[in-house]
Amino acid sequence: MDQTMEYDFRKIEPQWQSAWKKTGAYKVSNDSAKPKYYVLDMFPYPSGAGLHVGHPLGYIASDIYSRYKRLKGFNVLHPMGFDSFGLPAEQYALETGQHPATTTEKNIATFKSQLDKIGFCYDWDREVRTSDPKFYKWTQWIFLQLFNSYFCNTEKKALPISLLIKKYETKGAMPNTGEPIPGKHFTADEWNGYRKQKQEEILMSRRLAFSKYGEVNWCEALATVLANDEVVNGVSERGGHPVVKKKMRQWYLRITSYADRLLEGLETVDFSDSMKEMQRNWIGKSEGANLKFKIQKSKTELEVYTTRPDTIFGVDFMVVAPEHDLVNKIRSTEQAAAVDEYVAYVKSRSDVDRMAEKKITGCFTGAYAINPFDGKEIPVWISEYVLAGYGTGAIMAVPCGDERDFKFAQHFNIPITNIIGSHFNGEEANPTKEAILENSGFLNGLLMKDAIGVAVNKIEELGIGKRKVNYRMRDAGFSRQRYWGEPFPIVWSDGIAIPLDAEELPLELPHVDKYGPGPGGEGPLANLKDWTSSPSLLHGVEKGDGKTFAKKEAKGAALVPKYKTGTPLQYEFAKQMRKEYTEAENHLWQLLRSNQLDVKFRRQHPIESYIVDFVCLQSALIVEVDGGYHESSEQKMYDEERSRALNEIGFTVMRFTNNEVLQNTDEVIRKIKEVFVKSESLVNKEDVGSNEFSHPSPQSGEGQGVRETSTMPGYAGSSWYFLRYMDPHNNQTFCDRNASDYWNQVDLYIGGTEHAVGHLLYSRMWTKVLFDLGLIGYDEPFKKLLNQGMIQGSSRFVYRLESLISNLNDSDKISLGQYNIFISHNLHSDPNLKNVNRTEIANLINNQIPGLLNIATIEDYAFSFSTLHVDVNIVDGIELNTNEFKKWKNGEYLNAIFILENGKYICGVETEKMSKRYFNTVDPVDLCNDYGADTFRMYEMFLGPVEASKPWDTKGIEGVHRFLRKLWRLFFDEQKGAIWMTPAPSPSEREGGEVATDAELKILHRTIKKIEEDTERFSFNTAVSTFMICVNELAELKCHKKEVLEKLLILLTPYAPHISEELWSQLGNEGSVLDATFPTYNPALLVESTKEYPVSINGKLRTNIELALDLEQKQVEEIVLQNEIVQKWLEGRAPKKIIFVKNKMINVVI
RNA sequence: GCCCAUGUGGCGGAAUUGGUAGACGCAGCAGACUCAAAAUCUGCCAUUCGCAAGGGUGUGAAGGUUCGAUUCCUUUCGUGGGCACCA
Repeated sequence: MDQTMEYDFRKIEPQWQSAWKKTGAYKVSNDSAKPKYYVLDMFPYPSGAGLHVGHPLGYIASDIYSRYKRLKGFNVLHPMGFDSFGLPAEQYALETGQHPATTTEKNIATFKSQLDKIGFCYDWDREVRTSDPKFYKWTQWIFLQLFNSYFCNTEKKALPISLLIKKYETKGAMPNTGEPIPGKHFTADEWNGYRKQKQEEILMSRRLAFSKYGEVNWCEALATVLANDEVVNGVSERGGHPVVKKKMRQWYLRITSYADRLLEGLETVDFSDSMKEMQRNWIGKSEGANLKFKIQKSKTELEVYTTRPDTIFGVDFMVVAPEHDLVNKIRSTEQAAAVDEYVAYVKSRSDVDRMAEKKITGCFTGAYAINPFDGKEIPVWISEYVLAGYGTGAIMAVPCGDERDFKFAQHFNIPITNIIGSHFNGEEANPTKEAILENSGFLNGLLMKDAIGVAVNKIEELGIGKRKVNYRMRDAGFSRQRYWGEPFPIVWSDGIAIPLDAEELPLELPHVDKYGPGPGGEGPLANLKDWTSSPSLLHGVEKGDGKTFAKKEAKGAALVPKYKTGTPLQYEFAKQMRKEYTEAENHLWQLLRSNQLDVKFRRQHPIESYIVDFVCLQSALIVEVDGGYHESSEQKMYDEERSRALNEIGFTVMRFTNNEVLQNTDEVIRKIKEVFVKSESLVNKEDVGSNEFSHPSPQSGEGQGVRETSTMPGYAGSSWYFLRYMDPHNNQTFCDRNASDYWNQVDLYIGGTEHAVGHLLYSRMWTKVLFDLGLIGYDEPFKKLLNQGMIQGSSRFVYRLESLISNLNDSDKISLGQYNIFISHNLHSDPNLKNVNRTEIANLINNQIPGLLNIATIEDYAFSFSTLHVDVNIVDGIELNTNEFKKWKNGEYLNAIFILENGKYICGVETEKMSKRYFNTVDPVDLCNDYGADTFRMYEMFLGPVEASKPWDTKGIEGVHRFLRKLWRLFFDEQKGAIWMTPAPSPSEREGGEVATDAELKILHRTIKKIEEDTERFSFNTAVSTFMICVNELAELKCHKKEVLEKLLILLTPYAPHISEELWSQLGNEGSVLDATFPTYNPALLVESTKEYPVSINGKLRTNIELALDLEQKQVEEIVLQNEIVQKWLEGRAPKKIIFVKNKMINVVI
């Protein structure tokens, strides 16, 4: 490189950037004798807006740490890539018609050029993009692993589903043998006798990636499904249209199975406390008991979940969720009407209503539960504050201990039992666990904390309940009705999800021309009929003359307008099933065929993707017989899903057990008749169902093989991307086991807190699954997590005079907005000078536009301003560049008139989120152009701790830039225009010229020590200030010695790589400073023999005394008491005590 | 409402284990160099009393522990974030 006199970063930085590129300085090998270190940034979503100064904060921190580790002798992996699937690109496509692939490509190019400008040490050969088929091939592949795995509850880990099938086939699912489905048992024979759909249903309920009906946010006006963050306060973010919950078939990840391991894993990782806390809260583990209460005059029992069984004697009422099944069973005849009315009311309430007004509502059911311990009768209520989805959907209410229960009791005048004596004041509930129990039977006199265990034991002993752990976390929704995401490698046939073979991956995202939603809320892919049901998707299904067959069978469906028939394959199934009927089925079939009902029933008839037991098409009534329906919650779930789906197409579904059919025949027929009458009237109303399923779709099962049309969510790719960097080009596997064993966990992960519960939990879960399946060797992805804070924008404001409003007459208003008169901040805002200002300002305005204002009457008018954001880039500090302002926004303010203060236009200042719409974004590339990447990097670090949020202030960057120039001058004599270190030193001297003095060496080694410590603990801001102190001190000593400065350059390399590399080469070194060795400090040089001790009298600092460090207490006391100032404060008295802490301080207590 | 952070000059922040509060930088003020500007350099810069020497006060507020508290404890207020009828 040429010798340069001045610090010319504009020349140096591009030169070194291209030199590094040419030599492959940042290429990383998977094969190295050095210890490995993996530093990872949360990869960005490549938005169209490009980077602003807030984004690179974490990248700079990780870059510094990577370079530091490299100098320390590690083989460092520090990759970068793009999370390039996602909604914004799709929205943009909707608006402009540009394909997301095109815009994404463009945005990534912008991002990369910005990142390169800042001089990061990425190995771009390892770049990953989640939207690249070569990448998402493996996202799909891992999805299939999840699909083909289940969580074994005994081994607490994922196992291949094939093992579960084998178990079912050989042992069935019986209690205490193998893998019973909770609450549902079947023998091997039963399993083997199940029809395929039923088997698949059961398997689906165990798969780690599974599909079921779930609620989505449905916006009728936009005819689309919305993501949670597109819904704000119950209306769509765009357009403000109402959003309702709608059931649709959705994919989920069974993350709840991993709840405990996700909690336990937190103990082994180095995340901040708040981050761990957030994850714990999200998982929401609570330990308590399920407890059964008998219902008076009834055989039914009400099961509640409670974390406080110790309060059992304080139960004054029960509350059941309005949706609870038991509600209809237990309500008394007198209360029936009121209950129905209340249930209807709750149904009518949307989430918006519930959030907007949290009022206390409820209804007495007329039923009483019996307290199992004292036999007390407890009224059973229903209320919307009890959620059907949590616990058992019912609670025991203890008003003296629970705020909500208390308010409820108060509102409905339910008497309150006090079991905590003086801890309860009758004014509000007290949830303490510290009280001694009273009025509590066998628990009397116990501390509540201790009583919990006693109560649970008793409950278990009596067999009326048992310990139970609940989680707040739900399974993670994994499908999105969107285009720009990974397609699911799934084909639906006859209601069964069939995975693609691994060889068929990647299933590439097809090209679409329209990005609008598909029919019925499905994603845009549903519009591509050729893609969703191409002939290649037959999957071995026999081709039949499906069309004519379906047409013929559909005749009877005339009264069910929106009904579609099944596929030929289904008819085959159905035919088969008609031969394998049970006794109960046969019995009912005989009854239904008899003319008792006067309608025609069919049996084993395919409807959509189901084959129903009995159906009357004319009245849209389905009757199903099941061995033990609703006996278990699992079974209940299948049945409900099935019923729900059939309901959606307009059918009413009734279910009976074998026993009911066989033993209670009359009742069954009566019930069928009853519903039959109702359903007839429904059909006549013509609004049955909808035409959602009138096209080939996974929901309908029509056709012989239909692709899943939803796509995976944004977090799919990001759940495993850190593995792909290790082996980015492998086409045989997602990541070779050798590579993942070598790089192992991410040692340092840097990113924002916004991903605390999303991305971080999902990627932790995926890692655990991959670990369980033996595909990787560790089950936590990130060893240490560092959260970077947000950089806030510092907005600037100008104040435009909009109007004058008469103080005497409101309607007398003079509009002035069109003149674009801008008034400097302090003139507009100083309330005390308002009167003075008015005339003054009016005069100033009249100077510009003569005669605009009438000075004589100006005092009678109030000024009204509007506050406008102005682009911070045309403001110097707080002073507006008025010429730039006139040009801003294509000359919108070309005619602007400025009313200045002291010749300047001063802007208002406020800290806000950094965002384009506030015009407060600062482009890092601009700063790199003006000050250089090294200055920019160091300034971002100097701003404050990485973890902290802080406002951006461009002004301060000057200080860091001055520091680098000052450093430069240690190397170059600007007077002579030459490097200080030349000519070469004589052989007798140490390399690089003069021998460094002790003082110089002390400065250097102190710096080495501090930089190492600060870098290790990610205290980059103090490291920068250490560099400044070092350079200030060396400059003061006029130290230009190679011996000292060369070491300093190595220290500086992670922070300011360009200038370090340049000066390193100027000093005549061969090779790159990137490969230098981090110097070790010599403690011997830092040893001091004396110290300036601070001497306090009664804790207040009074003087300093320099003392030798090896002095003992006694000697010190003597010297201190001799001291003039100490004597003055003693005023002749003897000190009570002298505290001496070696190398710290002295305190004289009087 | 609950949980977690956090509060220090005009501003960003420092003080690593309870031991000299305000490092480093920005802004500001005064000066040197210069015809001038830029650049650079020097000095001042928490607040208050004082000519000074020196003293008082001071880390959101109020208490406490301690020889000594920005740091630990209790109460309380403000700010930021997360969760939000989860029994």
